[in-house]
Amino acid sequence: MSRDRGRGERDDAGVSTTRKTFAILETLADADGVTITELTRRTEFTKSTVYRHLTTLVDLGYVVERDGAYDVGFRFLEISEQARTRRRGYTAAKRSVFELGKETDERAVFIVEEEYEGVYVHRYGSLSDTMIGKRRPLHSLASGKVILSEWDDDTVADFVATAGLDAITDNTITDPDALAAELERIRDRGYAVNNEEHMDGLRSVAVPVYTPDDDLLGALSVFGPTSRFTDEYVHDALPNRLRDKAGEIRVTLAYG
Amino acid sequence: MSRDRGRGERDDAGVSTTRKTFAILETLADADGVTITELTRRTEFTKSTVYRHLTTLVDLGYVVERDGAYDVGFRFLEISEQARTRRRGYTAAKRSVFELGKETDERAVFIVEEEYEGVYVHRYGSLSDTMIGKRRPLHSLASGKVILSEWDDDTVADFVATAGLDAITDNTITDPDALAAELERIRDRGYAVNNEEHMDGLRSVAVPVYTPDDDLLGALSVFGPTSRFTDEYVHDALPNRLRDKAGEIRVTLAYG
DNA sequence: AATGAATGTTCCGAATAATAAAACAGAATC
DNA sequence: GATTCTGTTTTATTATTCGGAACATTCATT
Repeated sequence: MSRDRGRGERDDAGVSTTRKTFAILETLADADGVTITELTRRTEFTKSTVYRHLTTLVDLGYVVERDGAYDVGFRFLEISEQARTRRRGYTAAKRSVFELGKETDERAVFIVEEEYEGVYVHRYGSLSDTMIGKRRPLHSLASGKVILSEWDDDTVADFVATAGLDAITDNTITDPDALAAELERIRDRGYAVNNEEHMDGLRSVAVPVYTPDDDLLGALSVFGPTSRFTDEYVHDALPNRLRDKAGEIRVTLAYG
Repeated sequence: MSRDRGRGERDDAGVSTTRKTFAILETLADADGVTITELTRRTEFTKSTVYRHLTTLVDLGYVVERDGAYDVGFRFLEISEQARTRRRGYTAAKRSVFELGKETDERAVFIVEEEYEGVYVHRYGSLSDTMIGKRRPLHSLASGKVILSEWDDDTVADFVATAGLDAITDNTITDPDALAAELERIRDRGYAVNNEEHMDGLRSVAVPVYTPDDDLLGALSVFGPTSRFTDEYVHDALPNRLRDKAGEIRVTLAYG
């Protein structure tokens, strides 16, 4: 079901040393404040290899060392912020997410598509569980479905073929025809609803965000527990609020 | 005056292939939507080298390709967010910066020290000019001086020795004794003021942010044009507001 | 259509640089 | 004070990166 050739699977192509560096880096990012020997244990490399790569990364400033423990540093923030501000609308969305979250007192997110995945770019919510930067299957998210609903049939078909429609929960849409029907419904309504398709007990609503030239920028979404997210709330109150905020972003881009 | 051995200068040590990868990556981040030949022009490498490195990065998902043009992707957001949430207080500060900015209608930032530099971690303000991830000399920032004022004399001396006190504007403190006096004043007052020491026409105020265990987390700061940032505003109204917000972060960490 | 000038991609031998393993140093633990 | 962890350095061997050139492809121009 999943795409034949995933990320990093063509381990023959390109620069294998670079692959090692990033493998070490990713392991380091997962762990927290880890030592060289611990990193060696968690990777498939020898100690001297890990040592040398880590030394290089520290010298470059991407990894920081604090009393023997290593951590990914803020240098990556410089690069990731570049991606985050590639389009002016992304920055505008940041504020909208925050206001939306504060006003509704719900968790709010702004999601963008990259490589057929939904990426959390901005978020308002609890202190823990930041989600930012995390990537999720488009078809299991309200925001993801909103984005899919903007694509033509061929692109959606290609998405289904390469990314697949894996079941995340019992409610996840796994049938291409059912997906097509759902996308049509979203186009009609102007908003998408997620009914525990990504996580049990979680519902969400999402609307598309457009630029002044009517290009799709991403999706704005609010989510919460089924207990609070009643049909009335999800289909009445929230869509309008979300549409307002999406509209504000558009206006900000045009005149602000 | 600057430190003898800067970032990436020991180009003999470690993995030189990794250095190449990041050199290409940084060039790519600076440029926007750039082609392989253009990248070749901007770096000191041959086309086939750039090609191979870029192919690897695309395969790993760190670089994305859109109709011939390459860009840094959101995959870095995953890593940088790791750094940004290393301490719970960083996340708490995010909300405070936003609220502070909204309430005062000024630009607000949360700054943290890394490798003797001030790193902008959170920010509220204009759409363009995000600053996030950018690194600045500590002694030229109100927030930087606040952080320095928390260190003991030996550490400050080491900072001065390695990072130096370069003049950024005419007002920048470049004398170690003057710095020591200023830090003492900050410790007395509980807040720091920046009087066009980092940029002409810009004043700012900053306070330290502590954890419930009284560890220094970073600095909270507000900045704006000299015209609006009068002595009264800078020394009366703002310090109290900032202290309140810093206190809120502490309380959030303790009980929230 | 045909030409030309870009670009992106592949191939290859030569040279370099990464590697593993082991030895060393230093710290912490008991 | 011995032992067992770490982190660091060294070395010969091996594997990989590298640059250059050749090839393929796209695009613009006529």
